Amino acid sequence: MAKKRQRVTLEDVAREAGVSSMTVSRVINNTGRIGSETRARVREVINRLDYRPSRAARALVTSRTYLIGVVVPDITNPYFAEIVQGVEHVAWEHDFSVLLTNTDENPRREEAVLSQLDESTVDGLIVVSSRLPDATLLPLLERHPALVTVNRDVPHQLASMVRNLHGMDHRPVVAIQHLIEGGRQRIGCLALKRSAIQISRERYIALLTAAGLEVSPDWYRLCPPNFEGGLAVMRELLAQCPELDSIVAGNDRVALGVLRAATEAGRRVPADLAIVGGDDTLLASQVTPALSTFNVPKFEIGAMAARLLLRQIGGDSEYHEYLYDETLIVRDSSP
Amino acid sequence: MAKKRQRVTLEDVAREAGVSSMTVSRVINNTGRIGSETRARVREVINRLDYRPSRAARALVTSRTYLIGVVVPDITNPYFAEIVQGVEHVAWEHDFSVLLTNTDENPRREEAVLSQLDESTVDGLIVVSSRLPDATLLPLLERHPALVTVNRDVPHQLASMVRNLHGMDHRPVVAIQHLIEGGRQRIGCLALKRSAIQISRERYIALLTAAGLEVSPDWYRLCPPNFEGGLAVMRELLAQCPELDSIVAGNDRVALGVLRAATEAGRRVPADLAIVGGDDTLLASQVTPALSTFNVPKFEIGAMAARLLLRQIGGDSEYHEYLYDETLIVRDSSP
DNA sequence: CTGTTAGCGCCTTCAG
DNA sequence: CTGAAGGCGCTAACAG
Repeated sequence: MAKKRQRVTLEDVAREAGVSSMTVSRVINNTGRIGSETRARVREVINRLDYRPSRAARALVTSRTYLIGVVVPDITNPYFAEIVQGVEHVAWEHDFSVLLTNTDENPRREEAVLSQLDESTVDGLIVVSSRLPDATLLPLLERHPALVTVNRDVPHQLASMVRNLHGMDHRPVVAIQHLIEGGRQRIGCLALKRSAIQISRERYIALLTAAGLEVSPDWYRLCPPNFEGGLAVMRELLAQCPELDSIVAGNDRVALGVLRAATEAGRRVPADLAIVGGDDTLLASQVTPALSTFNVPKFEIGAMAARLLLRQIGGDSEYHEYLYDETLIVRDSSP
Repeated sequence: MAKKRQRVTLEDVAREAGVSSMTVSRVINNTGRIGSETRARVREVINRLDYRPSRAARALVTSRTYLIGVVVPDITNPYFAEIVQGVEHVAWEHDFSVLLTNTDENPRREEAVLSQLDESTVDGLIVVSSRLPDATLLPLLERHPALVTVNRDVPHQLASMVRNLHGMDHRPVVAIQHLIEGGRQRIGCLALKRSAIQISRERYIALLTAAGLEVSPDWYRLCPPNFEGGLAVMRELLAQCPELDSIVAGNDRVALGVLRAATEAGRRVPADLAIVGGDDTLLASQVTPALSTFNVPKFEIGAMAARLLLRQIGGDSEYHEYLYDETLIVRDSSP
């Protein structure tokens, strides 16, 4: 398994081609005017020697790394994976690479990551669904020269943003309305712990009250944003509040946990219990009964975040935002 | 959104602390002997000035980027996402970051990526389930100083490997045996297009023949490794070969497509058609009927790949490998 | 159109 | 234990 090779440098190419290193540099970067025969000769040598510029050297002098940092809470969740896919796609088109950081839903880790991914490491940063409170997040963001947040409101001076057209709690609000219209009387809510895409207990209570429905603060629970979380919290909720006839889940994986817990408890879905999920993941459509959910343009969210970021990296210091829409998809799990 | 700041350099710190830049360097890298009071003073200045070393400069001189490149065919597939999670986890422990490259199941793109991620970009590379034929893959790999492949046999001189203990076609072979033992008579196979974890048509035919069962070359199909692929290919297969009573699918998402196609066609699973999937994804367990599949230690695969790679980066030029086991999980979709 | 000069910020080497 | 010199590979800014 021994392999090594001396790095071929600009000078090597220059010497071999009988020109100065600047000429080679210009050929590579397609900058400045170069005689076409010189260019051809240099190109030939570059290929022959298999020369490839050193990113480190270039970065040192241009202070451009051509790297985009992406911070996500859980790459294992297809929701985030598709966003990353979108970022990667656009980055690639612009000859940027993606530095992925998965914080494993661990705020400490997110904190560490945000302070380590400085401008000598990446040219810009996309922070997706940060799990940090403003008090810790904002100071960390201040140091980043180019920044885009996804699903997180921060001051416009700090970052461009990709977010829901209708606001952060749009999804749960619409889900609740849908359940109300479907005639559900006792609607529970599993809100995503630490996520910004969430409805507050107060708002939840207010909505149901306004609709003239019964509510209990107990029907609202914070829940880890995954299957296990949904399962555990729902088991508990179902045991303590068996009167519930429907549940708004923060995302699809939580909804799946809810579905499982409901099945275990012998509840028929949707007859005894209606469920609405969150993001339109493959899971949601393939499970039985198929889960009502929201279609979210995940790839496009990632792609737009990357575009906004590249704009900043390119020198545009204005605030920009991309608003996406998400619409309810009604399937078998709800009225 | 205007933000900028002059980079604080080693010299700045040195000047402020009244020492030479070398001393500061040594303090940062914990190298050489330094007087404890000097060290304390330097540390204080570092914190006060919020100094952070330039990765680019460091990389230029040490030719270490502290970056690990990971190439996956589809980050959207939880199977790969969990592997990436494992890589990221271990990388993080060792102060390495992960450069993610998603090739979108596009061999051209994989090719481009492999030739661009050279040693000035990453310290090493983990190639997961390459979709390239040996003829194009091997030459590309030769240039990488530190390399680990996952689920792909390459010459030991080229890379360390993480792979299935029982060989690349272990999964389909076991699945077929399981179906045979379950009394299935006409077993079809959806093999993953371009994947190395696959059984060949010849082997497939040989296995069934050896078991004294009927076979047709037509019952074996290559299939894109995702839900849509499984759905489309299975629709066709079911139309053309309605006699099949069971299917071995290359992975869970394909199996899900198969399940869907079967349902559409009015086939009951497993009564009319048994299905075995591939990797133990959340999907497989939550769908109805729950899919038989194989449990694969995805996180651990990624983690071990990272460990093997770090070993190489650390200078160990021996060949190493990590063999993992995967066992059949029988659920409702098969006998 | 092409070459020269001067660093980018850090670490290696060798002196003290 | 600490410092001075030199250079990693590249490009910006001037020459010509």
